[in-house]
Amino acid sequence: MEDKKIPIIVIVGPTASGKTALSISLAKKYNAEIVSADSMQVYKGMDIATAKPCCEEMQGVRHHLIDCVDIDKKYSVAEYLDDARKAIEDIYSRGKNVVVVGGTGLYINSLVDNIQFEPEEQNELRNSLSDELSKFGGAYMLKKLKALDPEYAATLHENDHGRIVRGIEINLVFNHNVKEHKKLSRAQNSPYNALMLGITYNDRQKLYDRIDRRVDKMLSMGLVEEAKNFFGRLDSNKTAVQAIGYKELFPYLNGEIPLVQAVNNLKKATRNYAKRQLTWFRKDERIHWLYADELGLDGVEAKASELCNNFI
RNA sequence: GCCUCUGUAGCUCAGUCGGUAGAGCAGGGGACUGAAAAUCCCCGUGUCGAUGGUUCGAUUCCGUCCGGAGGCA
Repeated sequence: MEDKKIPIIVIVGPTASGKTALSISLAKKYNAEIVSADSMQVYKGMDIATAKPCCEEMQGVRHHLIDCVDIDKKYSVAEYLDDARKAIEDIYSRGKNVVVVGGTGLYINSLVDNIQFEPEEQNELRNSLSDELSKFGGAYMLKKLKALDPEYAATLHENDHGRIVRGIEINLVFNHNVKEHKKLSRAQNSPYNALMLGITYNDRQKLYDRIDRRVDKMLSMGLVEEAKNFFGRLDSNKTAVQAIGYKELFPYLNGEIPLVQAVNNLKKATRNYAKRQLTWFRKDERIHWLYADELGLDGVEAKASELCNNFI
């Protein structure tokens, strides 16, 4: 006899596609709380750049995993999964429904597929492998990985430094290859039954126009001021530095480039990011795609509700 | 009106001493299990402005026309 799975409505899609608005209207309709799956919205104070919904936009719907981590704290999938699982458990135990929204593909999939991460190991090995890599180069380290785990090594390029190091680390620490490691990470059945909805656009240009407009809006909301708050304060080893929105503006704050150019770089970086998100989500066949340029925003919501009615 | 320069990929331009062309940027595709808004890989056919001529062959040379920039009046 299987345990009853927790139903979760999951909304994915590229940045600026309208996920936030849809999540809030669905949450209101289905008596739900929202669990964010966004690697950057977790950080405190990074509001405008990450397009966090403001209090008013939330319309009283409770949000989890937004604005809850200090920018100098290390935070990654593993921490996210701990927090998200607890939040879902909590919401469900109070008799409410769960809507998961976010654009971070790795976080979404790890949550929905219930991937397990071991407790953090010591970093000594990783550090020494990184040193070795910077000394001898990627090709050398890839050979080293090939000796341990030829199957995984064959899938990597010598420039893919991070994965090469991690691959070697997995082999040495766990005494099994990466394929086995991934298999074990999926050994536990997911406690969730997910309805996956994806917002996208048939016409890529429409999405890109929305991105450009949203960046302009962020600027008028004070993005430059927000970036100034973080200028020189982001630790280069931590996740928060990677947020799109500040790092593109820093060269301007440094006086290296004019603001227009920084803004163009920011728009471009956001478009490129949206494309990568689409690549990630496209391969997931569980996703029910809603085309915003075809249906309109109301149409997206109507279609989503229809799917949810059959699900909840 | 005359003179000069210019018209090649979405953009900026290179190039072909005549054998149908290539960079950067933009863009597209893919990967992704402790950095993931990160990271990594792959992808360049375009009436070479139009039209006549010379030529086995013209985007390349010549004529004309049409755009664009500048100069002289």
